[in-house]
Amino acid sequence: MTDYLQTQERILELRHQINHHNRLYYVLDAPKISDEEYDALLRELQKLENEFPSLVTPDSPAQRVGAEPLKTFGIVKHRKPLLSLANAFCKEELREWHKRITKLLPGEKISFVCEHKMDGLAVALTYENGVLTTGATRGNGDEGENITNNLRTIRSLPLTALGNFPQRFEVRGEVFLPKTNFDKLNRERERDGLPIFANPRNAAAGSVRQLDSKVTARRPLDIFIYALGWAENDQLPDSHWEMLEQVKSWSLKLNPNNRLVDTLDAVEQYYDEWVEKRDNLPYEADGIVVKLNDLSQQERLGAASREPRWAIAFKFPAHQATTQLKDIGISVGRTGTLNPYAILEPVFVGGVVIKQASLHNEDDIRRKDIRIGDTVVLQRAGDVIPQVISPVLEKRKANSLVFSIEDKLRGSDGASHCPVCNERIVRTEGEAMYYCPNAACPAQLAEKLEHFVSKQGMDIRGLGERLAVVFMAEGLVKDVADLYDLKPEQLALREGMGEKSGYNIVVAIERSRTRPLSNIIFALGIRHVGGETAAILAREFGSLKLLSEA
DNA sequence: TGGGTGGCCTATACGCTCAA
DNA sequence: TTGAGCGTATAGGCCACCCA
Repeated sequence: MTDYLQTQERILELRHQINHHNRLYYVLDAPKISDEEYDALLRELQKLENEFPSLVTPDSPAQRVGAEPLKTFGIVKHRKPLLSLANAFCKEELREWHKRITKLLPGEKISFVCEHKMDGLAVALTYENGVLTTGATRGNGDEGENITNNLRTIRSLPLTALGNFPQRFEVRGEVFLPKTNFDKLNRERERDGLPIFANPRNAAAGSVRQLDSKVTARRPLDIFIYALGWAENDQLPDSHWEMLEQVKSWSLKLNPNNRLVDTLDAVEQYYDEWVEKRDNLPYEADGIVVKLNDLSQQERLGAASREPRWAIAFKFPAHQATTQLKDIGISVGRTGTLNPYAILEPVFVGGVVIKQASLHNEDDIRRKDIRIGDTVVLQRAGDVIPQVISPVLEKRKANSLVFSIEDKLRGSDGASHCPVCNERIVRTEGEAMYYCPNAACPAQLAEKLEHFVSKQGMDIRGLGERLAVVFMAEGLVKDVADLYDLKPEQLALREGMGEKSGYNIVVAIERSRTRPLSNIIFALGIRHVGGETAAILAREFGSLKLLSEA
């Protein structure tokens, strides 16, 4: 028993020391012992906990990587939704936002908290009686995935809060991979013959979605807390800034570059300062976040849709590159809209290789005077969506081609036709988009069906290995076969089936988000679609005929 | 009544992990 | 090896509503 009590005492002491040095190293960036000394403390604790499993507690620093790999992530319902933020892309838009909120708070004094908009992964962390109990992804804002085991491996995230904390509270933060850690990780992966990560954000996102937290533990992630989600049994402070100070006093890590300011000019100054220095930051940031400091003012302004009125993200200018516009393709959307997209000479922008980009509509192409063959300026809007900004006129070649949807789709009869079903396209006066009016157009059907299935929340696995639903349209056999380069025997098989069952064509569609067109295939046999699924589809797709069995 | 605004929907891109 | 699922995000269009 004496042994047991002595061990218990030693374990408590070791945990205290390790937590203290963790905080010095990972949060305050001021280590006081060497890595070897730290490892020795941790090894001793692990050894004692192995010998005395009854003394193990979930908040022990030795248990950061103790969990068994999961089969799947559980769902966590957020007690308060995690909202997204409205964006400003220029100072004018920031001033508009300022004008709106001052109008809603007439005569009131306002101040702002400026923070960096981290390029990482938003998470919500719940502490009960000071112990980290749940960590979840943002998900759809209402519910996210339970990634507690993975978040526990982040060294700068305390498993136990310090100081005078509420009985239960939730903080929100951004998990990210610091640039130097990202480079080091990629060097190691290269050395080990593993594929390297494209950019820190995706590497961080992938890391926290590991089923085995031991893998996550090898990814040197970091976290900044940026808000208190909610708290129980406690008096909340009056301002966001004080709230951050409070969270900091519980030993949670904040971004040291946060700043409290009193005027819009000071907000703009903060922005200008960090636009200048963004490349020198130890982490990726894609802008700043400006929040109204007073919590009662925040409360009164509330939220519009999924965005609080009291905060805005002011984005840094996107990273740009130039490349060749090889061609303009046209895709057909669910509602029949014909959407032009740029086919580009692959180019590396902001951490990824861009090959295509949406061009939205013909008017937009005209407005920007973008021509096939041009050298174009490309950026990733919000550092995500590829976007063609403008042509580089000095580099325009004499043979560059002005694009027109009608010309592109013009057939031998002089009229313009849908690239998928060959129906004549239409454009309503005053509207930006051209349409394929054929409700039975295979491309529309594919999109429509996918949309329907996802909206219904149907279990598409029940329909076969993939989304594979059999339905029929008329008079499209040849066009569809030509379009998808089908072999004659495959076509014959389908025609045969169609004739036999009284329909002209039998199509099974397999959808893939990564390779949509190349994977729209025609089934060699009819898939079974039965029971309620068949009934729902028959009802929703009444204009089509559904074959429910082979 | 017309312009402005907000909300919602649709459409787009790509990376990573996991499972089959 | 492939595709699903999840993650990140913005632009454009349309419609309803509000206010001058």
